[in-house]
Amino acid sequence: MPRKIKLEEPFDLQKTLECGQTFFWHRDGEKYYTIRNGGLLKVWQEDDKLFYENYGNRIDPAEVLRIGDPLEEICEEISKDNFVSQAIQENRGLRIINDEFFHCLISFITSAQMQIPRIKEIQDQLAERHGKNLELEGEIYHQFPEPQRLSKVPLEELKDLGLGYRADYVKRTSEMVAENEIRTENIKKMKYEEAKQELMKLQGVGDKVADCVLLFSLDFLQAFPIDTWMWKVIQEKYPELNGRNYDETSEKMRDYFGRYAGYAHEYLFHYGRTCMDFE
DNA sequence: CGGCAGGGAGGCC
DNA sequence: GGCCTCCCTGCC
Repeated sequence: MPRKIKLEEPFDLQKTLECGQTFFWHRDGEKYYTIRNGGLLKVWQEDDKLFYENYGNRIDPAEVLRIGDPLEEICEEISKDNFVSQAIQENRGLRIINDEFFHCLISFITSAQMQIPRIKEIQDQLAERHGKNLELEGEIYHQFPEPQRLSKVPLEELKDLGLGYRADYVKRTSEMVAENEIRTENIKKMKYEEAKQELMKLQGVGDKVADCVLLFSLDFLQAFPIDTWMWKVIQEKYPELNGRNYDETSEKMRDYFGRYAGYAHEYLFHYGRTCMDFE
């Protein structure tokens, strides 16, 4: 029997899951599902009602989908100018979600110079080959591999999956996480700058990937990742905030938008990709 | 088909 | 620190 959550604030499930910032949700008709920590979560939306089914270990949809984030208040706070206000209006209900840390990390390491469909495909392949099998409702689902297991996959196999030069990063980062050089519970307690430095110790994690992982899996809502799309948006719409390098620009964006700068990023990113005509 | 795509590392200065 | 080149692969 599906359970129901009455949505008190704007929420657009499709936009949120298909915005291109999360790589382990699957679509099945009107429903979306994900697998983590020994559980399967299915969700679907009808107007202001969110339905869900949970099999295996419990996954809290409110936590995963950040339904508790006070979106009205957040949007009000980040509406610093007409452009971002427009982006918010066009994408009402778009939210940031809370991905599982290790999977999020590996996805964004994989994402360097890659298209979204291929990133998803590689994640799925890794899960199929090396993830735990979950048999639920008569179907087999594959969980994303544990760090320990992923660190043991031969380099050649990773390369053959299409990871190319990123295969090294995936393997070494998996080793580092498996050896507990990174503990998410510790990172969550750190200040933003410190947490970012901690993540950047990992192989294949630079400024952009670190900001993505902080924002999409570690609750740092002030993180403002800058990819090539965002550089274009900044150059065109926020030239006065364009600094000399990544660090400086990203800091200016955080100062400008405030503690929920990550949400501003989400709206600008989506708006830039779908509505802006560069050149 | 050549060039390029939703970055990062490593070398050089 | 800033700048440059290379990295693999699929796709247009």
